[in-house]
Amino acid sequence: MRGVRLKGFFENFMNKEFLFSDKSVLQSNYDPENIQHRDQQIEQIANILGSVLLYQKPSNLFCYGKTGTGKTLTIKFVTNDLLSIAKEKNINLEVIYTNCKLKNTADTEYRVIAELIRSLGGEVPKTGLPTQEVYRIFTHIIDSKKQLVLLILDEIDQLVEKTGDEILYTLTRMNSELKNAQISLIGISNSLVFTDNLDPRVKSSLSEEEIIFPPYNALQLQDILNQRAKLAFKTGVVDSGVIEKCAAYAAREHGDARRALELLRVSGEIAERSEEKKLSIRNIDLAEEKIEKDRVLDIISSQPKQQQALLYSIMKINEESKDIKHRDDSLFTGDIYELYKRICTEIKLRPLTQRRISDIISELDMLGIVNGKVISKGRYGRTRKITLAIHDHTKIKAKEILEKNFGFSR
DNA sequence: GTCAATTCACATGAAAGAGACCACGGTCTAGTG
DNA sequence: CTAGACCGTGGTCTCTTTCATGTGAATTGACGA
Repeated sequence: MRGVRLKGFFENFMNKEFLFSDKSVLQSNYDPENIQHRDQQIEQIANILGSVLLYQKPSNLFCYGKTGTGKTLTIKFVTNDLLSIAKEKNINLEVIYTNCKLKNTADTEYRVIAELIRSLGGEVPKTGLPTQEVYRIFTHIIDSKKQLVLLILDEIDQLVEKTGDEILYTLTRMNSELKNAQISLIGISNSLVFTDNLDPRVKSSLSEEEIIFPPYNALQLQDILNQRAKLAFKTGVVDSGVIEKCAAYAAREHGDARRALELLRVSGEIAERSEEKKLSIRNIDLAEEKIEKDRVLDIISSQPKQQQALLYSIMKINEESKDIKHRDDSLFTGDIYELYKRICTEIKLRPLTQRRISDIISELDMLGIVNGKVISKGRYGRTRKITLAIHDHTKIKAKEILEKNFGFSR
């Protein structure tokens, strides 16, 4: 009985006219065959890394640029080419890519090195060994044969911010201990001012060469989107103006190509789900809303209990202050902390100290859930002015999630 | 009115603790020959 | 005799607490015009 119904459903699903011909083209892990508007960077990188082919250690390289400016893509592109050429010429080249932002994988000194060892085929326990020991294993593996190693550390700024620059110091010095192999570092950073608070010794050796990835402008984004859209969608389903609008949205957000592509993909998904024959401009607005909402709800529901409780009290107090006309919707740390403590006793949670709450608020700020600004109220002290940074319709849903989590019936 | 000192209510830093996870080596135990 | 169970030690890592120090401008109060 159920089978019959489902069959009908699937048939319906199959018969639906799909807008996409290949959705994966718009996904973030897709590697395009050629990279647009990055010729200059590609050439520079190729020049620097080219010395590999002469069996010489290339200079350490450093790439800056905001998110979605094609840093990772370009580096991977060049190193892949390099790898295949090196293979032809019988050069021992090893390229190791690590993203330092991956939680519980490569976000501490120990784990990064462990991860590097793992990608070289070694085996290291997740924890338990002294860090020095892990370094020893690493050098041992690297030095086991004559080879050149390119170490790509993506999102390196995150790593240094969390754990300090000792890794970089050790890695840059490692060459002097190696007898057979040579390693070069390729750092990729989102932050332009990253090197400023680096140990000067590390700084000079790490950024022997620097390459800057400027944000794409709206026109360049259009080119990129057009190229991908041609592959991703069936011909003629994309309304005129859609690409332009996507590009414009993304250009406003510091030229983030990843954003633009996501926007296009989600718009397509929305149009497809509502069984529209064409991808229209209206879908883009819907898509942007959806992306934002998903992001926020995702973050909120994946937060630990304490953070959620705090967030809940912020939302609660935000509502109350809206009812009272004479108070604008600005909240201060003290008020929030008081309410937070009350809520904690209500849901039988041990309240944290204000010191910690202060930190959590700035964490939420970083995540873009709240906006916090440190202000001085003169005689009445110095505090953080906090506003909720999420839309009302998202907020309602978010509150539901939190209340359900805490077992509130209301 | 002007100016420096005061003062508030936190922000921000540094250090250290708690507790979870884990590897390693040594010791104990039970099963085997 | 030996494999496996079971410690104790020492390591990493995250989340917190404790203690200490920093700070921007409204307020205050002294001062001079």
